[in-house]
Amino acid sequence: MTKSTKRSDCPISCSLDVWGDKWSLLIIRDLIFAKECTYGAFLKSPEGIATNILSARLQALEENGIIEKLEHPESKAKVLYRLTRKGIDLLPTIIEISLWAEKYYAIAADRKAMLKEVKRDRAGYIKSMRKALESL
Amino acid sequence: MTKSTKRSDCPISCSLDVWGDKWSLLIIRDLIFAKECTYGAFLKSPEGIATNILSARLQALEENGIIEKLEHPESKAKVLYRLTRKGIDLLPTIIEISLWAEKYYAIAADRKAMLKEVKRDRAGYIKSMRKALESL
DNA sequence: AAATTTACTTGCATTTTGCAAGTGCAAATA
DNA sequence: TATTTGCACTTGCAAAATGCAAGTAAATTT
Repeated sequence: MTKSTKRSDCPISCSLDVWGDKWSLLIIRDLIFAKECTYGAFLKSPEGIATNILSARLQALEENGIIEKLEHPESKAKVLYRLTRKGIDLLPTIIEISLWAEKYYAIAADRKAMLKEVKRDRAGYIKSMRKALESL
Repeated sequence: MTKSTKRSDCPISCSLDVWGDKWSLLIIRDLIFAKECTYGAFLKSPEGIATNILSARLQALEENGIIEKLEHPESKAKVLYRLTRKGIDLLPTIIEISLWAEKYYAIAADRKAMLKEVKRDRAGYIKSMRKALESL
């Protein structure tokens, strides 16, 4: 997968061109909610992404400026991934998707807890989450 | 495409299982922002969806309770599609995606105008839009 | 009655995905 | 020091999804 071509100037279409597949947002989710953000950690996520697909998605997300690679502090064999500012800006989208899913599907308890906090103080949650992600 | 199988209990994953492809959200976008919502009208959208894909997506969205079919008031040859309550509830997600895209890409003028209104009074915009969609 | 419009379906080539195995480098172990 | 293990990928191939062109069937228009 390579840097996508724009299908139209519709904001939804532009967005889908960048992360509109079954896997990209799950990687972004892991980068937001998971502790460890390495290749191996992504592979262990419950949805079971294939290793070649993961590789392609990470590359595309990097080319589109959503994520960046970092040296792992503990080991040269590991690579740390993290969200760029542009990637962190997807947090409100991730939240709205989660709120929608919560209304219509059975979802994990820890996510429910997070959404409870969001509903109590949305702006505050986003602000503190953003701060945490930026300081990585 | 048929009713999707759940990959995990993550709300993002559940959502992507239902509308996580390059086309579904564009159909939903048309149902929100376009006047005419017929098969032919979807085909005319600038992104150029293939007719077999459109057919498959409409069927999947209907099976997942996001859209419903209606008789067209003018002609039996036409079918009207509209969003269900569950589909209308995707409006906040559509808005957040649009806000993100506006920040990082060049987007159409009419969508910019809509986002200006959203930024002025988000809750009000959603409320009136929801009302309009429900009365179709 | 014939032509056109609308909503699809079908067939087939191309692209993307999914799975299994393999590669190369770094670090841990014997 | 030699060998194994762990991590981040790449490669090959089968299966599925997508894209394009053509075709079908019912309703409407001419």
